[in-house]
Amino acid sequence: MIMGATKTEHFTDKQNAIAIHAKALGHPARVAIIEYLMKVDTCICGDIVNELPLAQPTVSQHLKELKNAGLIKGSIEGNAICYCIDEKALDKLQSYFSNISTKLEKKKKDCC
Amino acid sequence: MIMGATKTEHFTDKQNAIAIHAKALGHPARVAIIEYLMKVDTCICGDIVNELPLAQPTVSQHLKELKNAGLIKGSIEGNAICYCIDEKALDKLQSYFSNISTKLEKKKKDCC
DNA sequence: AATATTTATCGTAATATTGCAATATCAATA
DNA sequence: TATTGATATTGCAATATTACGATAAATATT
Repeated sequence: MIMGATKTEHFTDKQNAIAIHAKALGHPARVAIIEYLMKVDTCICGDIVNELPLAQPTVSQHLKELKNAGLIKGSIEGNAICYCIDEKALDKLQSYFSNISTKLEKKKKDCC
Repeated sequence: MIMGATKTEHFTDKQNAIAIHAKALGHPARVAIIEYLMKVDTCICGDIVNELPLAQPTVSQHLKELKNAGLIKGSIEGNAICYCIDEKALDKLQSYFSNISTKLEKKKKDCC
């Protein structure tokens, strides 16, 4: 048996997809990157590194993870790279949590 | 320097809070637990273990992490434990992502 | 072509997470 | 009080993540 690895095969695709997106936001640096991309009004080419209190290779790694998880997109723009939020992915998260909140509202459980 | 540990002190409390919540949902088993607590109409006392394809200690550990992150609450109910979703925490996630989606809607950026 | 700038990758060290068997705990019940 | 049932904790093995120095790669600029 392979120990230490997540048993993704036992869960639904949707559950795995949400987990992948959530996991990508499970580090404050990556939350900060998303918020920075929100704050500036356009896609950003360069200067993400200077915004974060981490070394360049570390930032590069976090950007890679956000990209792998599908939360951001990157395209080469001269000798810099242009990063953008992937709207679809964040909309998915939004609708997932809106759905949950709506359902919770209706239930009004009070046993805990 | 301590290597390998997340540098939380460099980020805002809000960023860390979102990251903690997101991280808790960064595993499909924990997504499945939340969804199960949503599906059944009341708080659940017992039988979460039987719902998941994981051993009892593993499930217990995942429940502990969800509890530490503030996503669920647990109260002792006889010799079982009654678990509930913490509505406030999930509402926070909902409003966080709704806010992002609203802002993205307004921007209509098209450079990537 | 040489240099500067920007981002990615490699290598490495350290911590964190995942999973489960074995065991402990703790309340209910026989 | 001994046993049962439910959950938690411990201990351990393995994988994953975090962080960064050194280095590579690729484009711009001089």
